[in-house]
Amino acid sequence: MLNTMTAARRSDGTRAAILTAARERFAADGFERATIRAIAADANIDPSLVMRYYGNKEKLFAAAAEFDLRLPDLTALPPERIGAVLVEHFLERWAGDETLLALIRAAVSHEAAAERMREVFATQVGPVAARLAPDPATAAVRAGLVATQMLGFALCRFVLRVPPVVALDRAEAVAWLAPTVQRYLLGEAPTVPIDPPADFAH
Amino acid sequence: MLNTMTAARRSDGTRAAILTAARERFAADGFERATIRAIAADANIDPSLVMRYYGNKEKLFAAAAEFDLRLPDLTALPPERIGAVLVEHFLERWAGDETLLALIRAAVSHEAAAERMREVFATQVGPVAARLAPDPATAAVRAGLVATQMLGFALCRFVLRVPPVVALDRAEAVAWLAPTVQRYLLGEAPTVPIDPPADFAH
DNA sequence: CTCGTTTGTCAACGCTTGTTGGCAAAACCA
DNA sequence: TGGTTTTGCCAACAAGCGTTGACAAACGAG
Repeated sequence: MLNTMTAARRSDGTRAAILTAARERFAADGFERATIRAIAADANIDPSLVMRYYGNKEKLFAAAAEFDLRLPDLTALPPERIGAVLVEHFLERWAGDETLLALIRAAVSHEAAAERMREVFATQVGPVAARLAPDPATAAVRAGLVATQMLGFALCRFVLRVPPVVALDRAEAVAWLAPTVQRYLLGEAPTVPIDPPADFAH
Repeated sequence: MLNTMTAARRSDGTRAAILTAARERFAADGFERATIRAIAADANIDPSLVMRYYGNKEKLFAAAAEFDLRLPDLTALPPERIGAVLVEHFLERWAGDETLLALIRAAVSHEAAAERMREVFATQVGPVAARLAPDPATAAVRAGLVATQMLGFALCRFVLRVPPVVALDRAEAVAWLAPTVQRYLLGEAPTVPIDPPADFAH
């Protein structure tokens, strides 16, 4: 072993192939339906190799579901464009990367994946909200609200494939969603009546 | 057999117990992790009875995932309150019923459940949007957009349990979400530039 | 009471799953 | 060259799954 850290191993190609196949399968089938055997078949290797290189299915998923939103710097932007740029960025970031899909599909019935998802939004969207929010105390809620809209869109478009949502081209999607995200991040927090009406006519 | 249709059977209690247990398990674990054996155990009966009464797991799910949004009549409402009333209704409808949760968890990796979900929004929210939209041609998109926000909220609050979204009380949630739904249903459709800018500074 | 039907239990099937250990070839180092 | 490590394949395991069919008890109609 020449290099002590991150030595180039002969098996790196295989490792990468496994990871790629894993992402595809997890994205397409979710955690439980994506089988080690299928992933190994896609990568043209034996299932036991997956175990040797990644320990178990859980750890394989953890390795495959590493996800960076790569949020751009928004500070230099005219404030009224922030929503649009952010939505545009989300859509572009998700279109070419199956990791987010894998994460959503798995997170729904897999606690570790859900935790990863929460983490992504807390650590990556949270700070952005903190810098933009009129009242810093509301930053976490704002980041959460952005998550509801953007994940909801991803859910309907990529997972549930709701036809009219799939039919939207990117510009239309941005035009519809941008004001929402804009308001969640920059709009003033709504004032809630102290004693909300318990009932009203249905 | 006295009555030809919907005769009261001695096993109706068991059937109902199975359905209740099924909804709970599907809601908590998703389609594949919810096992027939576990459902039967919850209902205090033998797994084979589930098969006898519901045929197979697929049909059991179909029976357990029947869902009616019970959308209220909005025609008599002042237009500016529609978003709020609708959001309030969604939240109330979902809080006490595990079916929606089961549907979301299953739909993510189960095509039949996804189809059911699309159906629910197309047939129940679609008509409402058709009656409210300024331009009827945009009704389907509007219903879809409402789905992105409301399902996204349900996803973050009930499934992913994103802390700041869980922390919102119902009135706050309504205050934040109502304007979004209001705009999706009643706002004018955004005009999209014919040739959207392909690139911009990141 | 008696006979047919319904309700429920039990044991087992065939299959798939994640995971393991052994073994052969290839690659590397001396 | 010889010895060690790495890479890969093969066969098998224990467990869990949906599902099936046989059989006993409870029930309802005549």
